[in-house]
Amino acid sequence: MKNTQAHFPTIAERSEPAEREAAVLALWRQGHIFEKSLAQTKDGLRYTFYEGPPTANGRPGVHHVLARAFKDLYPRFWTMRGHYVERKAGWDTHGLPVEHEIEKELGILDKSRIEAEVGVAEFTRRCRESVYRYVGDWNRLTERMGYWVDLDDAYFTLTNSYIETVWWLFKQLWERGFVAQDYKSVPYDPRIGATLSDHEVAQGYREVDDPSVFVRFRRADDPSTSFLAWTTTPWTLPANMALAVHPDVTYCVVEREGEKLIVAEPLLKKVFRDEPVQVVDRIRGAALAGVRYQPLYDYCRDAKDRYYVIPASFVTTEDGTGIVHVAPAYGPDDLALGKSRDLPIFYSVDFTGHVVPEIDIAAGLFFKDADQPIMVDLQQRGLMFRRETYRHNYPFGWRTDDPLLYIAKTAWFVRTTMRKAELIANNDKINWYPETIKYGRFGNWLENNVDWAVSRERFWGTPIPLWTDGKEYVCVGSVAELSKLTGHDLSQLDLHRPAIDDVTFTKEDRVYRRIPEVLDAWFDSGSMPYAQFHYPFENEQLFKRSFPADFIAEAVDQTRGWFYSLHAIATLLFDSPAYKNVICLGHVVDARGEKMSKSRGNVLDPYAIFDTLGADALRWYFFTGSPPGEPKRISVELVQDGSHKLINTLWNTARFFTMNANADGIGVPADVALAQRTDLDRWAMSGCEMLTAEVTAFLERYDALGAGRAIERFVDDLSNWYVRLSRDRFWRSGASADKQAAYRTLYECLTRVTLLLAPFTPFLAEALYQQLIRSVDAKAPESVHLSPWPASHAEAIDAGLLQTMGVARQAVDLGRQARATAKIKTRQPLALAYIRTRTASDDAAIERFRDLVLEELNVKDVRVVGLDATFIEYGLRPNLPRLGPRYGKQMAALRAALAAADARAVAAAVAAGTPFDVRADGQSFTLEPDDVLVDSKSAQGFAFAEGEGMLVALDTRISRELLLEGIAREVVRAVQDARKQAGLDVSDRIHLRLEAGGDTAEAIARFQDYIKQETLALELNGASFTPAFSAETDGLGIKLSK
RNA sequence: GGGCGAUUAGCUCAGGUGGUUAGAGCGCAUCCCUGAUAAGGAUGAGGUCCGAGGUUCGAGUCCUCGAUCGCCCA
Repeated sequence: MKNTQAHFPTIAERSEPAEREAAVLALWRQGHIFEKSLAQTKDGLRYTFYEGPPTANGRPGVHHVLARAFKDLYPRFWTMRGHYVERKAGWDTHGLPVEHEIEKELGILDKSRIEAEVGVAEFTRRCRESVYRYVGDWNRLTERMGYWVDLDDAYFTLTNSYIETVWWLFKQLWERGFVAQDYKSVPYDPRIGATLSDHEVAQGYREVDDPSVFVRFRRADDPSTSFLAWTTTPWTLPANMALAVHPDVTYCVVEREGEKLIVAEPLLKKVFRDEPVQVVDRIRGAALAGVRYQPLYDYCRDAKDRYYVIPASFVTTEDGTGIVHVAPAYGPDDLALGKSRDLPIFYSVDFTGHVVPEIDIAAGLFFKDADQPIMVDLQQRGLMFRRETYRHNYPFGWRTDDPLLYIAKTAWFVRTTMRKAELIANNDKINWYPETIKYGRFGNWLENNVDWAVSRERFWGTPIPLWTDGKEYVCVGSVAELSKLTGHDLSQLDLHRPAIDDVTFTKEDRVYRRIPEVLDAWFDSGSMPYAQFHYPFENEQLFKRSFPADFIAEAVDQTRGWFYSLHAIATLLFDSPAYKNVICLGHVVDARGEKMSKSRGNVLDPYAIFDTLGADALRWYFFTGSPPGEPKRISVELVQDGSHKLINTLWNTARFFTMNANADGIGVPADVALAQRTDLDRWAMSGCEMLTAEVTAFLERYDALGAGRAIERFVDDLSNWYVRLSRDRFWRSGASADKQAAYRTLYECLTRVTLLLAPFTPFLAEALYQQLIRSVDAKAPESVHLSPWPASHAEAIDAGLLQTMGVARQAVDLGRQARATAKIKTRQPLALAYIRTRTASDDAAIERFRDLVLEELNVKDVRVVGLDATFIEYGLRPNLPRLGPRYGKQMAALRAALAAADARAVAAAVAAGTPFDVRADGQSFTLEPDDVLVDSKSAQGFAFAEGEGMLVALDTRISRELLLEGIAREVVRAVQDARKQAGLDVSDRIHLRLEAGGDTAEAIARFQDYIKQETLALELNGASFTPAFSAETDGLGIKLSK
């Protein structure tokens, strides 16, 4: 039987992921497989993927592997389906994170000091250089995890060509009237003159005591009545322009010590404490709209209307008086209200943080120091109702430790609100995964759309292409245009600051200089569909073929980042969504569900997994561990648990196949018509074809989880049912049609799974492909990733067979359960099993797989018994989906009637298919057979088990014959164990001597042919030989040699 | 403070349109199997399905309120 020629390479006993993946990477690299996969699909339909550019401003972590795994999966899938999937890498290179890195290096955090001591030229030079610092790490990670993306042709947002497209886009917005200058309230550190990012602000919150003042604003028409307003920032009072009330809150007019005060009703207690108050009137906030008051101060020279009450929903009744003092030059709510009412923006404090000279009572003081003189002034004028301190969280500059100033600064906006309806309409056309983001987080964001503030007062970014003479603005949309304006060829100019700031031109005798701001880096990333191709200056066709994207994937924090910036630019300028399908991934957290951060020390290095479990394991865990939108808990243990089942089972199954195929000396097993195969073979093939259809459909709707779980189920079935039941077919000596069918079936299933896994676990799939396909077929594609995606053959799916096998498996499971209950080993043969099923088709299923059930249960006979079997007791349950709608409230009575009924009689009626009556409490019900479920309850004197309506009972009487057969099987097992210990090959023939007494001796004599056959013994207790190995267990002596 | 999501076994997660005995994997215990063997299988323990109301003959599932956690935004 043994054939020394191995057709398949030996598959290692243990799966060694790191080695395997290194070998596969070498194969891909040397064979230029990625490039070939693109070349061979060049003429196919296009499937477009956009790479959301990561900031290459730090080492990549395990959370980057998550997004990149999904970014790899779908392009690989569509490539195998013959589509052309261009994958251009990209890097986000501008913005605050890059600047901060350099500031830290320099040890200078102050913007003006950077300008004075370092210079913008040196600063931006260092920014540019730092961006490339980590690209090597990123490239290494990208390759190691098997993410196929074209790193050599990556786009960088800092290149002149990229910037030029961004300029072009900006000019399109400008010309269509979307760009406007307006105020924006920003957190500002006046000491260093810097606007802080949200992230910086979040770092600087501290609990402090601030003044808490209640101030009278006298009604203009009745100075004896005052609005009582509350603030913790008295220094803003000279800039007061209005008072805000909540339109739906009731306000009380309280009479007290000869004056009347207006306070929100829910806050009366807080304001007046235990003091008895006399409420003389109640007014809804909305009714106070427009009521005028006498200003505390009137420094503002603006002519615009002011000093009246405005209803606003941001007013709360948590603290204070329910009446909010509004200074539009400062806080965000104040500014928004001021804008909507066209109130004057009056600065009582300048951008160095000092009170302006006009405010004589506090002129020149640092803003926080102005609280005191203003409070004293109000006190003296009788306008201060109460003054105390208030402990709350307030942000401080993380560099200067000074309190931050929220102040309205002019900024450039893109008026996205002008196209709000279109933004929402285009979102309708996008498929979101998970779906809830569409009208949830993202949809809400669009519904509450505000104009996009795109300017930043920074150094390192795409310079805003606006030049001004102080009055007029010129928007420049290309380098050529700028060259023309200046009269110089600027095609070699670096478009960054400071070089670009030196470019000025004269128009109608006026000198135009660029405005100092750069663009929000989100504008850069949102420009990538166009700028990555330098559209419209180049690649017009390429752009048009690639827009919008079929697919993008990023983490959920991008809803207001990249997902939005792509959407906004595409909608405003191209009246289209920028992407059709988007996977929105949850964040990676540690094993306890906590966010990973350096300070917590719970960051997981991806190489800790790559080097032990492999990239496939991590990928598989990300795809199948939990739904994509959920937070991903991760640790080495979790990844191990989540991936080892699939990878090991498949590996072992492939190893089983090649070991046996090589021993039999067969290569690729020749095809065998399905009709010529066994039911078990056809069952496996049905499952295989079904799996192919399912995985294809799941991936088409971006459900990697569904696809992955289907693959896991199939691999488990293949290994633990198909292979286990077919083992002796592979081991039978000689060639036979049956053996060939088994080999063919297993081979087809293994190779199919290999192909289906290619997008998920590209290394494992490649390794198996090389071993199972490529090694024996030189004409096969060079790589699994150059192979076509398998078609599903619906005609090979026998759904009935799948169902039938399910019934047989259930019978076997129950039989084993019964054996366990009776404590009878599976090796001990039994005479008889009774099986009771619920339906005739289940009875037929048992009959069809009779041999299989006999074998698996190790019984000599199986009897399918009807509903009249005397050893069975019955139970009845209502079939609720049928009876519930029909009987409604009578269900309780019906249940009672069923409980009281003679179950055996009902069972007989059901078996006969005739209607029957049940009754209780004087109510009678006539039921059809399908209206009840008959359960088998027990089987006296038998070992039994039951579940889901099926019952298996074993006759536990062991005859002498059965006993001896059981012993013979024990003997065989002992000999096999000895063979193995002796280091014999699976196919070695042996001389065997067995020494035993009693029952064992009798069993050996009685079953000697069986023992010889199973242990490949040429002779048993025959001519003497020199034993190479001997062993003694349980009174059985074994001696053997080759 | 607002929005979104989550909460099911010790852990990680499944549980179309309401329906019968709520499942899987891992871990644990017990047992089985033993030429895929550093694998494999079975059984068991372990669940107030976060809580409280409501709709319904019937709620893990639908509605309301609340709790806790996470994310995003103020």
